[in-house]
Amino acid sequence: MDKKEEILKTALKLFVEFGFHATPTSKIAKEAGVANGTLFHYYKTKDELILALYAHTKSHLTEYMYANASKDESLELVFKSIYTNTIEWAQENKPKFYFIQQFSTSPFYGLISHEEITKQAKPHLDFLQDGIKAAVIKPMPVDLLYTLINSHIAGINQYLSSQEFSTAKQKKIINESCQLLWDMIT
Amino acid sequence: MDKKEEILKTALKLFVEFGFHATPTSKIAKEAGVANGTLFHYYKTKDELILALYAHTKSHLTEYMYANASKDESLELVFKSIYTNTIEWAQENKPKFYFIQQFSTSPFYGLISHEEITKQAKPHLDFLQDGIKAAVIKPMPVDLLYTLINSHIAGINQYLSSQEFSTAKQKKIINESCQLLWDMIT
DNA sequence: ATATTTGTAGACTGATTAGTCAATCACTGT
DNA sequence: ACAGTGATTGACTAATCAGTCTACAAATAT
Repeated sequence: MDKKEEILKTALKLFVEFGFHATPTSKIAKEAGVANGTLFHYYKTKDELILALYAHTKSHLTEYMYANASKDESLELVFKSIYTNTIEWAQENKPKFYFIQQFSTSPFYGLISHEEITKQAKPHLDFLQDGIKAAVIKPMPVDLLYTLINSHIAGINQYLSSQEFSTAKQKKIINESCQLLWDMIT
Repeated sequence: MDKKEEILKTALKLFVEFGFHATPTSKIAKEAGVANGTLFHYYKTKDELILALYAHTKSHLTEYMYANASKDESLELVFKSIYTNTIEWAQENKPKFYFIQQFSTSPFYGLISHEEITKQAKPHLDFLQDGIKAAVIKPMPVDLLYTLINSHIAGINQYLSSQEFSTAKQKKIINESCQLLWDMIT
């Protein structure tokens, strides 16, 4: 496998287990099966590695969110598809999702430009704006809506991770909580 | 001021700004105006300091949550009082709230015993259980309810912190979002 | 008054860490 | 063949850090 990717993969695993600063670059390199210098060949500093890992992981999630959500469907169906996709991704990629949360509530988050953040949120905000314009979603600040939805998803994910549910039970929880959220914002 | 408290206060400030491991104990001691050895006199290890700070901060929040929520009121009023108190506390103690979140999404959280966590959540879970028994709150797992409420609060807090709102506007947002949440769970 | 504990100080240490560097290696196009 | 370019290595370093240790001061008990 590509060494650059291997480094990211290993860094993710170790960061999630031990935290950013408690994970030495030497350990990442060793466990990734590359030399110390190789890591710094691809990422000039440790911070750069962390930031790259965040960008990589986040885009991986975003990509998955909008998978098979055709624009023809009703707003409600698209919403539910995105919601379901997101939670499914989070469940199937627990370390990645955990990493995103860990990163977002760390001082590293401040290193990301405001521009980058708004750019990332743009498509979601637009989608919600459409919903309001179509008089489907309650008229309220899209920022607020977005934050509310995000934290709702984080909550459900935490709940699903706290216990072992059967796939069927899990699906049921996701559907019901999605309905709860949808009713709240419409 | 008490040196022990001064250490906690300074540690909070620095942890929030730089993160746990990027904050040396020597810096904490220096900025708190105590000697290096004094810090280790009160807290045997850095981990112990971090854990103590979390416990201290968390209990500070819990105390505030249930302030002036007399048991005579209706379930709905008590709920709204707790909700409002929590967000008000978070807004007035942003670093503390941020620290709790930072801690909860860090590997340090794993150092807290399962026992301690359930003990902390017990009163809230009981409150919700009462609401279900009284057929006021929808019958669903209290764990799920609790997580949903917590993340909702985290979301609103994040939104309030993202912009500068007037006190009136802020109050309005809190009330409306509380109503949204209450409608969702009843 | 004296003994004992507790608080405070800050120099010190052994271990660890991010990042460097000079040297090879593997591959490309000419 | 060969020159050039980027990938890869791992020993090395300068700095930093958590925690220790000894000494002294202040308070408390006897």
